[in-house]
Amino acid sequence: MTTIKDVAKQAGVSVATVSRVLNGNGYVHEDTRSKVEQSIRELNYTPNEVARSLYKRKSKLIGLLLPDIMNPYFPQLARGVEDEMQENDYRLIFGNSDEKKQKEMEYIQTFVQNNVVGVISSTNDPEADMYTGLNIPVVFLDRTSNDRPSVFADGREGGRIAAQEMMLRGSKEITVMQGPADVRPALERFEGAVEVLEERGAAYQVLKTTSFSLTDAEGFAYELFRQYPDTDGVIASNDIVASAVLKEAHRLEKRVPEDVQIIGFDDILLSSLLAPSLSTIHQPAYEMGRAAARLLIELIEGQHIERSSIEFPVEFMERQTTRKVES
Amino acid sequence: MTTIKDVAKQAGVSVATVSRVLNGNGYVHEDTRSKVEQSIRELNYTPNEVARSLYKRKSKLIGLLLPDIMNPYFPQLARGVEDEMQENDYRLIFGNSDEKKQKEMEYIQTFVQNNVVGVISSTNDPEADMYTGLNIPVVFLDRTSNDRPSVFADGREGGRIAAQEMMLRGSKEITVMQGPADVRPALERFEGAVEVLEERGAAYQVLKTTSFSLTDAEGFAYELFRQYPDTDGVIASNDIVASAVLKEAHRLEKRVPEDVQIIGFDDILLSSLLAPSLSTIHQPAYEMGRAAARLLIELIEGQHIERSSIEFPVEFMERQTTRKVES
DNA sequence: CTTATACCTGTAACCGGTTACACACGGATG
DNA sequence: CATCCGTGTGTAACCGGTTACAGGTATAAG
Repeated sequence: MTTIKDVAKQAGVSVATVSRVLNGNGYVHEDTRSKVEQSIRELNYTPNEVARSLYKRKSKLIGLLLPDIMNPYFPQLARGVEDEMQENDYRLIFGNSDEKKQKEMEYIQTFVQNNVVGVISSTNDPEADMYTGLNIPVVFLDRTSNDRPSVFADGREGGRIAAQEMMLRGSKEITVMQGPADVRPALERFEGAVEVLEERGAAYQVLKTTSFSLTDAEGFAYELFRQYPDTDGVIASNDIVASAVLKEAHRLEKRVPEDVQIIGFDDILLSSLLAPSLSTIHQPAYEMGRAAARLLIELIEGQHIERSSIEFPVEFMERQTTRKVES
Repeated sequence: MTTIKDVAKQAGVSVATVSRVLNGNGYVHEDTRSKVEQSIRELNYTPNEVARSLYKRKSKLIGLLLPDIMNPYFPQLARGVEDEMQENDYRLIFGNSDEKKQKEMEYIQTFVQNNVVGVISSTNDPEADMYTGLNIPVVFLDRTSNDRPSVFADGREGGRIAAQEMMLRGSKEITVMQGPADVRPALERFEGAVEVLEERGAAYQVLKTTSFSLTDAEGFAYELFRQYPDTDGVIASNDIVASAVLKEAHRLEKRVPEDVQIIGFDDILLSSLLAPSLSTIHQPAYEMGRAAARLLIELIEGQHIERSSIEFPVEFMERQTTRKVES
């Protein structure tokens, strides 16, 4: 590897001068500057970020922690974060937490050990010591925190909308699927839906689920129609689960949306491709990722922060698993 | 941040001794060891990986470069890589290349600047200088390279199988969609399919496509049935494109698989959830990711390497977009 | 009793950058 | 002519670890 010393020798100057050229600070004579730049080009030199990071005690690295990149919702967040970071010359150290505290801690620790300058995390416990004790900025993505920077969608409102649309379109026996209890956004959606149902005195049932994986989802879908064969409206905890419900409804030869309406959550790629296509609550995941990255960069670079919590609105995507509303 | 000096002072020894305890090498008296370990615990000390990396000229970081994490195929690869790396105490610096040489180069450069000890890349040009000039191990994932370590699925055979199954199930006017010409696996699938079609003297047409994104795919699907309204079998370049074709077929009120059969490629989550579910060529993406990570680790740790190229078999997943074959 | 050897520990150089500080030079100012 | 200041450059300390090397002690071997 070529080092700053090689460049200095080649250009006939000291390492300090090369460093000044590199960073564009201090005085450097124009002729010297060109000589150094030429040597840099000739030797194809790029500075070692590790050495820089050690002295300055900060790197150009960001830690990104998501529950599971295989869940189709998260790649959109990840890509939003990556694009924004890439454009601002930051790089990502990436890890999957599986919503497990242990893995989360391990990652946070190695983030710190590698001098990351900021962290973006989807955690269910923003108040955990591993976060409150960090002395670098953290942005919580897809998760709410009262007093710490976060970027999230209005899950409660999403749940409310889902329930309203369900009732508006004529479902009388609604089943609300409650996602994993320890996953915050899942809980909020659920609460939002139940709120509306209670307010209006509607009949509804709850089916608790414990995971978002497809194989598990198929089991929940089976269970749903076994326990509540007469349900005519299902508010699913996300689009994966909704897909499984749709598939099971087909298997039972129920007509969708005539016999049973289904509303999902997230609006992943899959949703628009299903037949019938899935009505769902859209979250602007890619934009949320970008926003989280922008916010983190502002925090890192110490600019004035307007709002340190950004809530994105959600939107009902009317597709084919809900009935048309007569106008 | 607490440093090794703080620990040394607290334990009343030199930094060298602390280092020895940390790394478990050299002689350390049992009593000293416990004292040091106690101080480490009390101060909640973890060594700075950046300093380590600088001296040893190697880190515990791996560079992972994928075309686009939003394409549903890649998260599976990524997760496979991540799981295997995580279990072996390596961390990932992750980037999306969008199949663009420029972005690829930028990432490779910052990988090097950060002292990564290995790289896993899905590139279309493994022979590019940026790879051949690297003096750290590189494993090419989902891409073939003759003489360099790589992990990939048998795309050509996949294409052959698709064509065979298509014909076996009675399609007479097959349309083969050719993926982006510069994406190697897409090309191989295409070539495999055409090979079989030629061998058997079957009638077929080719539709060239230039991207894998869903919006573009919908355009290609439209174009396909406009140009070849009589086609009764479509071999799509991947499952996303296949989904778009399926949707368009529905729109045109063609029956699937009676009027037109469709075979995709990849076997992403989506495929089994569509209605009718999508027949496709399965690639074991998650396992491929793990295998690439394992291979890279072996390369890094200098163990004996049995095979430096690993080809995974593909498999026809018979679902509902192909007709049953009479037995 | 001398010497070899295993065990234990500390000092200091080193990794590749950044930057505080010292110094030198030349023109402007009084 | 003395002083000051802007410009330009080099020396060396520093970041937080690792490790070569030296040196000291205790025990075993000759």
